[in-house]
Amino acid sequence: MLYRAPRGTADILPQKQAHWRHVEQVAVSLCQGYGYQRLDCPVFEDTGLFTRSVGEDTDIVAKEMYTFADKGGNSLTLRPEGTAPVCRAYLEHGMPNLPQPVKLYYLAAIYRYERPQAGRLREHHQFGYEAIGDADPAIDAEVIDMAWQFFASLKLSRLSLQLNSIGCKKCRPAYLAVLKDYYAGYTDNICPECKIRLKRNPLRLLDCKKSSCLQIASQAPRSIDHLCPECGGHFNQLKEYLGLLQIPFAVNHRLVRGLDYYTRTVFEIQPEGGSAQSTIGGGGRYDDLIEELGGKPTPALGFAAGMERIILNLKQQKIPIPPLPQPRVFITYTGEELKKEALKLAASLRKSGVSAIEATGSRSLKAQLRQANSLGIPCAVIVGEEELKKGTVILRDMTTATQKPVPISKLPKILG
RNA sequence: GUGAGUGUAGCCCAGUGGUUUAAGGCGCCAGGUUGUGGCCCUGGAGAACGAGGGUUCGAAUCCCUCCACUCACCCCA
Repeated sequence: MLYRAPRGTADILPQKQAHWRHVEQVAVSLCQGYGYQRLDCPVFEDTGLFTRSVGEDTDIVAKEMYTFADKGGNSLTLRPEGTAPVCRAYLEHGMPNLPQPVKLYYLAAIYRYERPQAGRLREHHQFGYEAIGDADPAIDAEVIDMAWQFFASLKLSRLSLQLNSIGCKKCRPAYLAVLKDYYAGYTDNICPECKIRLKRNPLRLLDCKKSSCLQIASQAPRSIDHLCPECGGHFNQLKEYLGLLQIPFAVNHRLVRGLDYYTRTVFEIQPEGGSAQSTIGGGGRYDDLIEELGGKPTPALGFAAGMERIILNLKQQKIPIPPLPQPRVFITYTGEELKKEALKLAASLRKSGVSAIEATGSRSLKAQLRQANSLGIPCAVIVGEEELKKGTVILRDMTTATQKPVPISKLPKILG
């Protein structure tokens, strides 16, 4: 073998397609139900779009991007997340002039250069959606409700919704100062990474999983205690709305998310008892991002879920998946000459809307039927010499092993 | 980027007291009399034992390097 799929990528084989199509179909009908329209963006974008929006100091930008120069010398990057391209398209196509909020969804491949591991790939796929142009906490509630309903429709159970508010550019600096003050008393006790975080990205101190840091983090000042009145009101209303919608949530003071653009509401959905990297979906508000990308100040929020992780959980929870449609009829023949009749019959059946496969090669009838059986096709047609003289073929029901001669002209009707 | 484990046919794997046809199961193909599947029986194809190098008379089995996969850390979906 000369080549294999690149590290961290995976072929989605035919036997896995039922899961994929099912999750996609649930996602698409969910979006229709909430008034979201599909947007497909390019796989690569100007590198600046991501460095500017995601943040220079995030892991994604610092070490995980697939960045390359094209032949014109432009620096392009395979998208490492889905929100920034949607915002770019929102601005590029004048969507600020549409009635707000603009609601968009996507199903897209995402690229991050990481060490592959359970539930983590270099190329993975996300289903995500964004509501742009609305600051009302009611839209936060709707976005979270939609995520919750998505997993409910997939029949996934034992999920937990973690919620937090990390404030806005007005109140966060004061909170970060308090947080730094607190950690200043522990500089000798925190791990080396946290020492870097303290300088670069203090919010991230809160989600260090090292046991020593964990304890310090759990006692740390909480962002929700330092919200400005507007952010505090927003968060309180959101919680009220979620209660109204009967969505169970847990406020997690250490939930901060890894991208810089988040403001106010952040949330994550994880399987109960899952490990740190088992999050299947997450999102939040990003009220400054559109402005950062050159638009007018525009509040917005969104959510994204990992397809591979969803499917992993569907399998773990042994949730039955609807099978994909397959051909109804397998057409066999009893001799080389009759192959021509089989070929014509298959073509005419398809024209009348009956999906059909015909046997090929010069295999015995036994082998042909064996093939029909192993493909799981419910009906077999046998084109035989004797029957053909009378204008009939044998129709065999593979599930009951019964068969009878049927006029060829009536086949489409019987099978249709 | 760091750490640990693994690497034998399409899949699951036996075989490491060194040597000569590398075993089995699943799957695949063909037969089990004349035009018929699923069970059973028989037979067949399919592996230079991840790659390269080394030690040796001789290595899938020992040593080195590389690669890939898996898992964990970091971080995320």
